[in-house]
Amino acid sequence: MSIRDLARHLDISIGTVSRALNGKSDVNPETRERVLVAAKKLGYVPNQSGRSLRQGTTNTIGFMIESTIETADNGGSFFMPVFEGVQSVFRRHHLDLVALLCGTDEDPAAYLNRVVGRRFVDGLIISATMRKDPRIKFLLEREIPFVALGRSATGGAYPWIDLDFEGVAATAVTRLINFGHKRIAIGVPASDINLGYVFRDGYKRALKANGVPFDPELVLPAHSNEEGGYQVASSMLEQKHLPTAVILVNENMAIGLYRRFYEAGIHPGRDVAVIGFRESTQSRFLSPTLTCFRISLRDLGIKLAEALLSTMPAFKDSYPQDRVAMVWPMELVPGESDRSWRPNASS
Amino acid sequence: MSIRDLARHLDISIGTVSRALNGKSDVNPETRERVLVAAKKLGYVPNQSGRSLRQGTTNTIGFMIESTIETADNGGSFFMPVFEGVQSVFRRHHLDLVALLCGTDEDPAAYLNRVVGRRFVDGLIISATMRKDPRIKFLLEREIPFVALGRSATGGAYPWIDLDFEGVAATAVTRLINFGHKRIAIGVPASDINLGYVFRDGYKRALKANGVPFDPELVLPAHSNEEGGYQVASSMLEQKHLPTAVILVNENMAIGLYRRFYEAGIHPGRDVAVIGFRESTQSRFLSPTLTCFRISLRDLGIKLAEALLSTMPAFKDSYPQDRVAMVWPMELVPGESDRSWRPNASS
DNA sequence: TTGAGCTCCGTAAACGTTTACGATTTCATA
DNA sequence: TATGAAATCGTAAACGTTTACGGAGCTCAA
Repeated sequence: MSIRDLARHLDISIGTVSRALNGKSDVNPETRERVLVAAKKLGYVPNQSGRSLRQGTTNTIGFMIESTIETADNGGSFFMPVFEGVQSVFRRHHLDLVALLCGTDEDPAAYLNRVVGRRFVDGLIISATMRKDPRIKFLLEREIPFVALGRSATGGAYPWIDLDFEGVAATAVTRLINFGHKRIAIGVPASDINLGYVFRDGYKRALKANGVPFDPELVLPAHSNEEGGYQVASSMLEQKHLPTAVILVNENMAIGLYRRFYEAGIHPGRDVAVIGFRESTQSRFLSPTLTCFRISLRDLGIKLAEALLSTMPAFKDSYPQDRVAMVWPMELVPGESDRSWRPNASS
Repeated sequence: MSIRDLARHLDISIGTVSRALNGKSDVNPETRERVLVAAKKLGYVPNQSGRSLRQGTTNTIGFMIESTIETADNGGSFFMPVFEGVQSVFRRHHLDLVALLCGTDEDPAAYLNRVVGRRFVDGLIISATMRKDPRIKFLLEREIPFVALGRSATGGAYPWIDLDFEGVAATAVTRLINFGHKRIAIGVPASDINLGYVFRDGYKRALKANGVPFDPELVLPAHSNEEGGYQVASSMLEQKHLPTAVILVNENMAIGLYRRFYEAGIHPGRDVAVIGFRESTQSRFLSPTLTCFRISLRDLGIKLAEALLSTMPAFKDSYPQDRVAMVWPMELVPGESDRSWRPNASS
C-alpha cells in the first residue's frame, strides 16, 4: 500500500496525491477530499523511510536514557511524566518521541554516534549529564540539535535545563539550621553525575552563608538507591557524634536509610531529621513521610521540548527563544521526617 | 558524507563500497580493507533511511511502554533490566532497540497503527497486556512480528511470555495457609490489565485446593502504587474481622499498606502477614523486609528477544523455535513481613 | 483576439542505499 | 592457443517519497 497504489486506485498522479496529503495549496479541494477519503479507507500511511530520504528529516526525536544505577531505580516515576510533557508539544508538530536505550555495556558516545550517524533522529534530549560528558562535545561539533536535562562541566554553549539542586541544598540546609541543627550530613552520588557536584557546592555555600563550618566527613558518597541510603545511615552511625540531620539526593535512598536507623533503634523524624529529594507517591506514604521537593515534571518536559525546538531550523520561527539555559525550580513539601525533633528543643 | 562521497574518495564504484562494507564475498580483500579504513577515518555511517527503503527493513525493534498508572511507578526498575537482556540478543544481529512511548491521551492501537504503518520498526514487544487488548488483534491481522509480555483474553495465536502470577498466588496462599492463616486478602489491579485476572484466578484455585472457602470480600481492587496499597489496608481495617494476611500484586503497594497499618497501630509482620510481589532493592530495605518473588529480568528480556526473532522471517533460521507461549517462573524470597506472626501460634 | 494570470495537475529528478546482472580480467587447463 | 571458470568490479534499477518545473485549461481584461 504505497502512494503509487493509492494514485493508481484514484487514477491521479502520485505527485498530486502527495500534495493533497501534505496540505499543499495547489490542489483542487474536491480532489483533495477524494484523496483523503481513499487514504483513510485503504489505510495508507506514508512510508517513513521514503519520506525521510527525500526530506532529509525523520520527524523523530530521541530521548536518551542510560540504564545506570543512578537512573534505573527511579526511572519510571521520574521519566514518564517528563515524556508526557515532551510529547504534548511534539504532537502539535507531528514529531514522534522515542526513548533511546543505551545499554550499560555500550559507550554512550559510541551509541550516539551510531544513532546520529544513521540519521535516525532529527534531535536529541539527553539526561543524567556527567561532569565531563563526551556526548555534549560530540553533539556540539556535529551540530546536532539537542537539549540536555542537566548541566555539565563540559565546555561550549548548549541549551540545558537543570533541576535546582543548588536551591534545594540551600533551602534544606537553611531549614535545618533554623531548626537548630549544626551537624548536617548529605548523601551524594558516588558517580560522576553532575548533579552531585552542584548539590555539594550548594550545600557548602549554604553552610557558609549560615556561618556553620563545613566538615568533609559529613559528605557521604553512595549509590542513589535504597542500598546507598542504607550505607549513608551506616556511615552516620560510625561517626563519634551522630549527625542530627541528613539530606538525600534521591528519595529511594530514604527507604534504605530508614531501615538502617530502625535497625539501630533510631527513629527518623524523632531522633534524626531527614530531608529527601523528590516528592512522589512514595515519599508521601513512607513512615515518616518524607520532607522533600516537588517538581512539575510535565512542565519540565514541555520546557525541554520547547528548548529543543528553538534550536531546530525547521521550528525556529515557532519558538524564537534564545538558547535556553535555566534552572528548574522546586518547591519544598514539608513532611514528618524533619519536624518531630528539634535539637534546640532538647539542648 | 554519503556512500557516494566515500566511493569518489576511494575512486571505486559505490556498488563495490557497499559490498565491501556489508561483508559480501565478491570483493577483493585488499580493497575491502581500504574501504573499511577510509570509512572509519571519514566517519561514514550508512544512512538508515536509504538502507531501509531499499531493503524494506529497518533493523529496529520497538518496545512499547504505555505510561499508565499501573506501569509508571515501577517502570524504571522493572523495564531497564529487561531492556538490557533484550539488547544483549539484538546486538548480535545489529538490531537496535527503541522504546515506543504511547502517551496517556493517545489510543494505543492508533499509536501502533501510526508507527507500524510508517514502517518504523521491524518488530514489536508489547507489555502490560490488557484482558481485551486491541493491539494484539491489530498486530495479528497485519502480520507484524511481535511478542507480548503478558497474556490476554484476546483470541488468536501469538507468542507471549507471562510472569507466573498463578504460581505466585498458589505459592503465597499455600504458604500462608500452612502458617495457619485462613482469611487471606489480595490486592488486585483496578484496571483491565490481564495479570489481575490471572492473579485472582490463581488465588481462588489455591484456596480451593487447600479447602479454604473463597470470600469475595477479601478481593480488594486498587491501583498498583503506594496509594493503592494504602487503600487496600483501609479496606482490610473496615472489615468486621481484620484479615490475618494479604498478598499484593505490586511491591510499591507495600509502602502504602505499611503506612496505613502503622497509622492504625498495626505492625505488618507481627500483627498481619504481608506477601508482596517483586523482589527488588526496595523490598529488601523496607521494614519489615518484604516476602516476595524474584524474577530474573535480564533472562526474561533475553527470552523475549529470542521469541520475537523466531517469528521474524529474517531470523527464523537462527531461532527455529516454535511459537513461544510460556509462563516465566518466579522464586519466593522469604522476608520478615510474613514470618514474625503466626495465627496458629496464638490460637 | 491576444495574452496575461490563475488553478490544477502530471512529469521526472532526487534523496542514499542495496543488489541483480553483466563486463572485464586472470589464470589454469585442454 | 583456445576455452572456461573464477575473481573482482562497475552499471543501473529499484525502494517510496517530495517537489521543482512546466503544461494544459480556463477566465478575463485590454
